[in-house]
Amino acid sequence: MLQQTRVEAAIPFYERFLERFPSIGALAAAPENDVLTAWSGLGYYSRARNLHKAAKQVAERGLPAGHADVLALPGIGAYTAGAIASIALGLPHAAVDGNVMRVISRVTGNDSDIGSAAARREFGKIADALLDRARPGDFNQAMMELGAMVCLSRAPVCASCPVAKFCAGRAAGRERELPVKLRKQATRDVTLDLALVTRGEQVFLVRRASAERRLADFWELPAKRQLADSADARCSKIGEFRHQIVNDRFRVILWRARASGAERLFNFDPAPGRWFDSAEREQVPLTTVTKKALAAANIFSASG
DNA sequence: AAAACGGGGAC
DNA sequence: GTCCCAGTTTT
Repeated sequence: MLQQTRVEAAIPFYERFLERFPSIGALAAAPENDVLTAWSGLGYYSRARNLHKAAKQVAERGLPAGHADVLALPGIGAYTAGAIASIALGLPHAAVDGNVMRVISRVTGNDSDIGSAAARREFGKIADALLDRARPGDFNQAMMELGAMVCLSRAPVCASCPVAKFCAGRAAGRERELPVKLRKQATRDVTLDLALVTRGEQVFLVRRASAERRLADFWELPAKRQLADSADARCSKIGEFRHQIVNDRFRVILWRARASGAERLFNFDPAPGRWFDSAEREQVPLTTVTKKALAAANIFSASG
């Protein structure tokens, strides 16, 4: 959960997740739908799918005993393998996360682009050389903590840094310029027109295909263009909001579609969706856009 | 090697 | 707005 996600953001999900899946066996035995539902809202859903796969492997083959076994599990890369090997197994492997990259970049005055694979390899070697091999877990956590509490990204607190006198970046007065990160993501603006189709307390949701690259198998509001022409013609806009994902900046426009009699509402047939009441909506993975839209619809209807 | 992946908090 | 978070996988 902590991969590319702030600790504070992950904690409530972590607590609910462990309540729902209290053991590796429980997680391994659960359907993927339930795992995704518990993860819904936290993002980077490949983490949930990979964790689920890893739990199945561990349930089948037993816990990993060495660094290579840990690294071989799905969803576990260089950083997480190092963290598990050092903290859980006491093995001498560095754990280089974003915090540690920043600390090493500054302490050594290294201005390699930390977005490059070469720099990651380079920093990994430096971290392995610095590692306290007698207490690798404590060392790694100390490095991460230094980055999280003192060697801050925008405003490092060098005055209270225990290694300030060894810091080449500080000596050069370049601590704020490091680490160097060249890659910039270009964001696109996308408008999303979504249809809120209700039947009593129920809402019609469609399921994203399993082959979708993003948010596969998640449920969401249908797009307005999926409405049949007659239903589309009677849509009324009920609100809009913004939602940013990795490279897309969505402007979401929410439309209420009205049915008249028994006419068909959608262009698709058979419908790749179904009606959900509020209890059923808690049992499937919903996209955050959909959660926001449903919340917004309640607000708009309550206020007007 | 670069792009994709979700979302939110800090500034 | 921009940056980036206890990164990994896919292209």
